[in-house]
Amino acid sequence: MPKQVDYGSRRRRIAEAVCVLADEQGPEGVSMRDVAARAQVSLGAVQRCFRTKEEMLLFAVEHVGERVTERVRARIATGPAQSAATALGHATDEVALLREEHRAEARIWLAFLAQAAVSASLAEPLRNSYAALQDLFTRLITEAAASGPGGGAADAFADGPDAVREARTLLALTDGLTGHVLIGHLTAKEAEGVLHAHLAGLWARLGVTGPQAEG
Amino acid sequence: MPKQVDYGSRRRRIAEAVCVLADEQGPEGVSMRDVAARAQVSLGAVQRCFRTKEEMLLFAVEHVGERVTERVRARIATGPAQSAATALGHATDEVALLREEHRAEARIWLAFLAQAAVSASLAEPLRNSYAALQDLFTRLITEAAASGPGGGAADAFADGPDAVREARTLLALTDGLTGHVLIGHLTAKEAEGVLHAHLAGLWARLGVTGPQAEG
DNA sequence: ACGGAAGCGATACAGTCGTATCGGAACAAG
DNA sequence: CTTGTTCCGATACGACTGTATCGCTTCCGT
Repeated sequence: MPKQVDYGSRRRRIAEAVCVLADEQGPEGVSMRDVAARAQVSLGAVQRCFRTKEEMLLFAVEHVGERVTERVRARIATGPAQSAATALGHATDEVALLREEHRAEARIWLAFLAQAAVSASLAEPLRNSYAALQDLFTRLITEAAASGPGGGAADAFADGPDAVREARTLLALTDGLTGHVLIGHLTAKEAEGVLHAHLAGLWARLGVTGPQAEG
Repeated sequence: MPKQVDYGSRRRRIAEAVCVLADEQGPEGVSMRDVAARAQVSLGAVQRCFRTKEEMLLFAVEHVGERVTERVRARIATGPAQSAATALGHATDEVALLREEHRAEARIWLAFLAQAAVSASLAEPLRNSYAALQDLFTRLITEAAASGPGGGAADAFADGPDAVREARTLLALTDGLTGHVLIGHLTAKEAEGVLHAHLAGLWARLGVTGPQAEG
């Protein structure tokens, strides 16, 4: 058996390069040559990792999706003592990608979202990411509802369609806000204000007090 | 004085062609030649209308923005007898572009949105459209609040920052929902459910009864 | 140590892109 | 009718694009 290389790490490195370039010029504007140069490998190496450009983009979008959802999961896992309400606040902050250092990730996400609207194969990994986030939000919401005053609101909210709908609302809202920040219609601060106001309304509807100073 | 042609109508016709193609392949995937063929003019004619491709795309996005906002305005103007709450419901339905016949417009919008995130010149007309819609929403919300039971909630809501924030929430929510429908994460019906539930919550917060059966 | 499979990077190839150019057709004014 | 200006569409051009190919090197298994 001849030479062997670690394809996994190379693919990941190339995916990073794709993201950097997609952030700068949009996803369709990235060329195999630019990717190769940015990843500091030869064009042939990229071709050996991915048979075609679409395959490369597909891997990249999965890569980003995993990274985001993983970061969200990590964020809400920092301290099991926190309330579900606080966790949800952190999670939405993370998903909205409002912090400056994640602006690039947001652009990439939006770029792939637009691309996915016309390319069915790209849409699937995005759907998976959204489904994972929606499930996460749903779980946090039902948890928060149950931890209300005596779990009073739990009867009306326990995992019913309402929790799912609230999760969908939250997810769509964060996505929309991210886009509006990206094109400069809103500032990050304004978007944050909108998001937190919506969360406050959600706490009220759930009958919980919302996140206290706890972390 | 030599030959003269109606540039305005030609530009508009070309913009339509751009939209059709952007709907099918994304905005960066449209070539001048394809546009010319679709608009049934020669490549030279397109070049004479728009000095450069970016200029063409810019005109097209302005065209779409005007068309959407105009349709929203027309929708809420059909019957001055209706309540502001009903009008807002219609407006959001229109903006969300959930109906099948507007799916193409939604794809175009999303495509340009993504493009605008990396091209400052494209971002400006989009910002203008969003600003117009946000103003419209804000006005409808304050109106609805004022028309509450004795205008009671008007004190706490009259054109304050709350109305603006609610308008921003609504706008971001519709945009996000549109995207989620486009990639198949939600069905149009689910998105509509989310949107209407959010509106119902808004009515409750405003202290108005919401849209009755009134046309 | 040596054969051969796997990886390498340069180059070739066929398209497509946006843009520039150009000779001629069309048409108003004199 | 002639002149002058504007429009027309075809073609040219150079710069990319994604993908295929091809010697050459590298290194594992026997």
